[in-house]
Amino acid sequence: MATEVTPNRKKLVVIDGKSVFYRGYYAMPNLTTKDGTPTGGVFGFATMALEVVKRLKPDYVAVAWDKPKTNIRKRLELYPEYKAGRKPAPEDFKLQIPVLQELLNAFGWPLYELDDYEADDIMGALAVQASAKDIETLLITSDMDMLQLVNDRVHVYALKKGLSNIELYSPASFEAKYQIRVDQFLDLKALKGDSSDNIPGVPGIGEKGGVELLKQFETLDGIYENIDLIKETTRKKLVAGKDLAYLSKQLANIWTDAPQKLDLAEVDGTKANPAAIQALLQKLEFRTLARQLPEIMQVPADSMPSEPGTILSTGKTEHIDTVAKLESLPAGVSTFHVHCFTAGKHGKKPLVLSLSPNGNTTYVIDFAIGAKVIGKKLAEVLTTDTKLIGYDVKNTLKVLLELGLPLPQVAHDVLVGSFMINSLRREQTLTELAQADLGYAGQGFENLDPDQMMGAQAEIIAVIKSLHELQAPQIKEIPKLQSLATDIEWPVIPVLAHMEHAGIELDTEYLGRFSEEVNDLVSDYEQQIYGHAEQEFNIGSPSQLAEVLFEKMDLPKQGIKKGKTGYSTAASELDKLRGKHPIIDVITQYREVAKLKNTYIDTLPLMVDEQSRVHTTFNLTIAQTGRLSSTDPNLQNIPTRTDLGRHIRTAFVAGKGKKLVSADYSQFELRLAAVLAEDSELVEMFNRGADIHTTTAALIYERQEEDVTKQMRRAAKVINFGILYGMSPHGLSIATGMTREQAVVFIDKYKAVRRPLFDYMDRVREQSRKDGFVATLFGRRRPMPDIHSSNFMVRQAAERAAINMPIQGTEADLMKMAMINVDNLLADNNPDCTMLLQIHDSILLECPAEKAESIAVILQESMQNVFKLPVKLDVDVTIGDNWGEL
DNA sequence: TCAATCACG
DNA sequence: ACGTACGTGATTGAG
Repeated sequence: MATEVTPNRKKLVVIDGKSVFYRGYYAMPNLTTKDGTPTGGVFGFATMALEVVKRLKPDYVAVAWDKPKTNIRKRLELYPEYKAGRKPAPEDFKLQIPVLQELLNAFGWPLYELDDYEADDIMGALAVQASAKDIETLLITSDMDMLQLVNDRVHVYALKKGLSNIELYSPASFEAKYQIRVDQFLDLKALKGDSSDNIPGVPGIGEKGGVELLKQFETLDGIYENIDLIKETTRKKLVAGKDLAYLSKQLANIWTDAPQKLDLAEVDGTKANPAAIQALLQKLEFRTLARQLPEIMQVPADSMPSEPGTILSTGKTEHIDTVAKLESLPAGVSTFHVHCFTAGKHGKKPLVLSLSPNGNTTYVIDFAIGAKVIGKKLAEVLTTDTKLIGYDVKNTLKVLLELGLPLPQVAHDVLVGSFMINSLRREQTLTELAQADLGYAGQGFENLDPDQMMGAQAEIIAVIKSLHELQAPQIKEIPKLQSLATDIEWPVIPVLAHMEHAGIELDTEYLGRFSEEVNDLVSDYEQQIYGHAEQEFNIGSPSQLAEVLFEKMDLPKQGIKKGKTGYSTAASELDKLRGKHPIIDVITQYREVAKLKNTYIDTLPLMVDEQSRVHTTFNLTIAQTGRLSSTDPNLQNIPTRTDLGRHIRTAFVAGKGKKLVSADYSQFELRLAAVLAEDSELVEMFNRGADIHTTTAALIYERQEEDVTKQMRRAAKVINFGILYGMSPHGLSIATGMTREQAVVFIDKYKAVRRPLFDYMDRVREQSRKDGFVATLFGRRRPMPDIHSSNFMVRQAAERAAINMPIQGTEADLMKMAMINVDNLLADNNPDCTMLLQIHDSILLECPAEKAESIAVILQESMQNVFKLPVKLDVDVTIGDNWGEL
């Protein structure tokens, strides 16, 4: 299937000037030059302008501008309330207009404004004229109304979060997002209205209802022609709102007949004056932009992609939709590009699996022909030595596990690869990666119906192949990243696939009984609270609770934190009221019980499969430190800290004839901190097996270890952990109950004792400022843009995060290595033992009861020796019938 | 959709 | 002067 080829058209960019300007104005309300001239709006515009030049490289540029008041006569005649409630532009906004004009002059971009027409209409008129001349138009706006102008020659770039972030809205991406065609957008607007422009729409119909109606009846007219087919409630609303609907349609319609001539000489975008721009940027004190300018004004033509219409060669597609065609699958292929779609989670209900031996031919296997026969054939095609390249390969691996196949190797995962190269990307869907990195402009890959899935396979494989080709050299180039990928990230993927696929057994009957018990507790607490408050209210609503406590009951609110919505009722704040009123303790207990019930006791049983097992999903590309995260359900935050909570762990049980074995690294983070900081004394303390908290307390309080009290040990423990996060005296005093002054002294003492640790923290801070990123022992990086923030608080937070990342991240790297080793050992000699969960510093396995002891020894041995470090790693292993016993 | 709260390491 | 410990995910209420 040939992807459409965009001819080499000239490009016209039309900017909705005011909407860009407003965005900057509100994003940076306090931005001024030294002499106090407000510059926020101009800054927003300049930032975006440079982004446009850099990314879109337009041949022509124009700026459309809304004239105040008079510009909407045609619409006001229809509906006097149109745009009612808009406040006039503030004074410091108007002040910036002449400056903007200066900037536009430097760029050589004309500003068009007309009486009786809004910027939208001017943009529409220019787009139509450009299309007639076979020029491609790129409209830049935050106004989604512009989408109605989109076609194959007119594209909308929408302003996203931030000032320089613009995102392409092609018809395909629009359809993927909104589920309707662009040409239906105006009708949608007629139905749902728009509160920002005071367009009424049909009362009672919102975005969701509107989309549903249009999907069914295509157009607004279609809806009213078939009004009898619509169910009563909706029909009534539609009938009552018919006039408003058609009025709204007129209001939202963009006229393309505005008398603005497209004069190609006038909009020529190549006549910018870089020197003048540079001078102006410096005058306005936009130092960062001024620094970027030289690079931007002379970028090589092919450096930045992400233009619409980039061509991907998709090659041939072989549809395998009969059993006989399975024979065409080539055997003996060493590396496949792969992708799959499933209807269920964890490899359940596979729909389609694509294999491409070289990227040129894509074999698309339709699971309608039967999973069994496919599995049989795949067993010949995929061996344990075969290598796979894909997007989120773990998903594909789970399909193979579901078919009962041994797993092949992972050669590259473009999802994980993208995260390793830049962990800060906001969206990680395949479509987003393709758009941002390849300039792909086709339809999205995430919301496809079964037919579209089949058709999209070759394109998806082409995208995966291109992303791989893009990422591979980047991974090679960044120090250590290649080994991080081949030794840790790729091999841990099959391990996780096995774990997710296995799941863990849940005793749902036990939880059912538990739920009833807890129910009684909850209602008991509720009644007590209502009694104390002398009224019934929703205890779960922080705003209602605050109202009751601080207004009705008049409890003291000094020292209580205030949020955006009022006084906080968080546990730490309620703690300050303890003893003031008996209701506080009951609320605390109610909270604990209600939380456990709603989050775990009542919801986990709903998530089990036919074998009563729950399957989590481990995510490799969320946590900025490189840790795993767990979702659906999150099995990394099952309670353990309270008695009640621990009962929930009891519900996680070993299968019949099996045992659970857990292995956890003790004081993992502090040991790693000792290594990274090269604190030889701390390393030595660990290596001689000292009780680290007691020893620390002895040093700080200058006593013999046997004279250290429980209090002292507790304080030392708090700081041993807290220090790795950058704990302040204030935080320490809260955590230990000592006064702030005592905390200051305590930290100073600790500093003196653990000098190397603090030197290390300084080094990381400095290095992160220099590099803009921090890294783990194994080279995993975390970009730290906020380290240069001009906001003190933001900068400090970034420093704490920077200090913590190498420690937490190295822990995560080592844990993954240990899991890979353990998995290999088990696969070779104990295939009936299964790793089930990882909780950051511990793993949980299930194995036949008679093997538990020997497995525990293997585990301990393997994990302690995962990597040669100066510090000895210590692993505790325990065996039990359920998780609560461990 | 966001903020608040609280579960874990 | 200002706020105050890193990294996550799920549930709930409210606009």
